[in-house]
Amino acid sequence: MGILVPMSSRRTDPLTLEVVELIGTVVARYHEEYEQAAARHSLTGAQARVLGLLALEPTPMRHLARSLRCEPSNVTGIVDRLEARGLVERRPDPADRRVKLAAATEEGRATARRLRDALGFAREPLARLSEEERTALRDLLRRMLGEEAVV
Amino acid sequence: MGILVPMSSRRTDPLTLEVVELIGTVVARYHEEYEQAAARHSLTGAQARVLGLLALEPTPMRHLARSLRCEPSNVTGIVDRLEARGLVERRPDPADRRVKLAAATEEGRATARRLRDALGFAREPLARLSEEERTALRDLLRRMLGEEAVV
DNA sequence: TATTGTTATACTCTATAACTATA
DNA sequence: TATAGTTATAGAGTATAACAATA
Repeated sequence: MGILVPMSSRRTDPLTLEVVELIGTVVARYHEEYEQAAARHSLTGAQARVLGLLALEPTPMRHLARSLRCEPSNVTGIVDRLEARGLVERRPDPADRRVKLAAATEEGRATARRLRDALGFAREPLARLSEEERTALRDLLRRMLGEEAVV
Repeated sequence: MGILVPMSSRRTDPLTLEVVELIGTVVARYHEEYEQAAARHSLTGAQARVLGLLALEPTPMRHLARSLRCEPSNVTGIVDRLEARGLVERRPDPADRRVKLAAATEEGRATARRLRDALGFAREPLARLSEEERTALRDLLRRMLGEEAVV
């Protein structure tokens, strides 16, 4: 994955500008780490995201598309490739025969677990902060993102 | 672009976990905003990133690959497509005849400027914070990223 | 010999449109 | 008729390997 180059704005004060650039750095680092962790398990980023979702609960294909914010037709291929590797399986939905539920297999859940534990990026740099600092950061991010963001 | 699902770790305290998730939200939002801003100008994310770099200064193809953290062969195609639209041009490097310098055209710089101004994501949520809060956020992000990060 | 950029190839992700089976 | 999932297609990004021109 490529790095994100923050396109800093002109009519903005230097402080905001610096924060914007710092956020850009965080975003770039996070992404890189995520893709590398996925690649270490021979997964693409999209496959890792789907597997992470399915490790939580079986999910209709349609819902996966909404979570990934992509067209439903794309999910077919992503799940196909995960299924070919035995990490995911498709089940019928008893309630609606049109629906297929994608579900992680036991091996899929194990892979998702290893992947999750390998994703040290966000934890490791946070370890440099004291508990008070982490609390302050949490409150600032919350305020920045607004109420609706805390999904 | 798909959303990033933060794979939260088990053996981590709830506070750190929440900050990790908040950062995941920021990352997902930032990316979405970036891709959408690029799409409004009929550019892909990769094209927008290259154009943003070239708006600063003409750059050897090899350097672009390093900035994007991808193989040099990929840069050929990305610059090809930008060049076909008149946003970028290739120039010889007087110092080394093996090197080609990619450079934004006047139209390319104008597009990069509009794109940059359209990238309101990082500015708009930051507007919710006071100057003191932005300063605190800056210092926390700096500490989190370490010294080497402030490029 | 090593480096720069390119070409050729193959895979994945992406959107669009048309299809099927259900509802 | 509307919805869920699929297929077919085309464009873009990506890595790998091989190549020409230049250092």
